[in-house]
Amino acid sequence: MTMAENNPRGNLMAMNCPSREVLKHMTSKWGVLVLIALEGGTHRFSELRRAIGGVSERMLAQTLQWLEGDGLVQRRAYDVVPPHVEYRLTALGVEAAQRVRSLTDWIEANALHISDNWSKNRAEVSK
Amino acid sequence: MTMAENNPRGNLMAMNCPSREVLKHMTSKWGVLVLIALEGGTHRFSELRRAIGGVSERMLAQTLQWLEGDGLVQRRAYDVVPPHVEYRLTALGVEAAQRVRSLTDWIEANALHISDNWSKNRAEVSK
DNA sequence: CTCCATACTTACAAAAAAGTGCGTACTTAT
DNA sequence: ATAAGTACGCACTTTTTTGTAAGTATGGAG
Repeated sequence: MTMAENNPRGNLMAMNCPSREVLKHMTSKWGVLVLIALEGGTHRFSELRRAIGGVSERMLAQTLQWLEGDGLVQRRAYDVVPPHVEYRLTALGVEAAQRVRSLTDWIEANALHISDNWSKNRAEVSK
Repeated sequence: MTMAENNPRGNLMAMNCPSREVLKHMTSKWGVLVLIALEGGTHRFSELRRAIGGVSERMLAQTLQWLEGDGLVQRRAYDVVPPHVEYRLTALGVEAAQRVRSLTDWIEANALHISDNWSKNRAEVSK
């Protein structure tokens, strides 16, 4: 019996596990940042774009569609011109965002420890 | 003042933030699974390879090097032949792995809710 | 004597992700 | 009259990530 088969925590370790797809959306470069931005409340598309440094319109749109497809984000469009669209977290999305933020908060809190290691390891490599 | 600038949670929202690099390693396709696997204890390279369905040797090696470089994983090599190398989490790595696992546990627990949305959204698109 | 296992590395190829620039339809500000 | 803002879609290119296959040194099994 392999480790993956008797792993009590489920099937993530198995290739072709559908959970890996959701994981991909939530942990994608922009997915993480969208989720934590929306934790601060409803945002319009271009507000998100300005809030998240470096996203292109294309990537932001795609990420929002992924998260909407997973039921983590709700899109509400008003039929006016110029267009007006609002994005907010669903109940599911709030839970997801909390987990993601616990990760990012930890990273930011430990950034100094980690970059210590960067210098140390670079030194080892160079000698 | 932009939203990114007065964001009290730090600089992740700014492009070129070094924390984004760590985030990338931890949330990379294989980084997540390596951290979780190593939560179960020390593993040899090929044990990890068998435990994590679908990793190639190349990707596993690279992922382990990233995590080692960030100080989350410790590598210990015995100078014998055939080679014998063990990987384990550092104290920092244990903390990181806990956050990652809270994310994956949530995903697996909510996989059904999420795939409900998949069917719903597909239906909307097709009509 | 050949094959397998170990823990990788390297070169190359394929696939996926990301970025770029343009178009849209209409309003408001200049 | 022209430019800017809005929320994207589309076509195209570049970049990044991932996979594949092979090579390495050595001992033990068949």
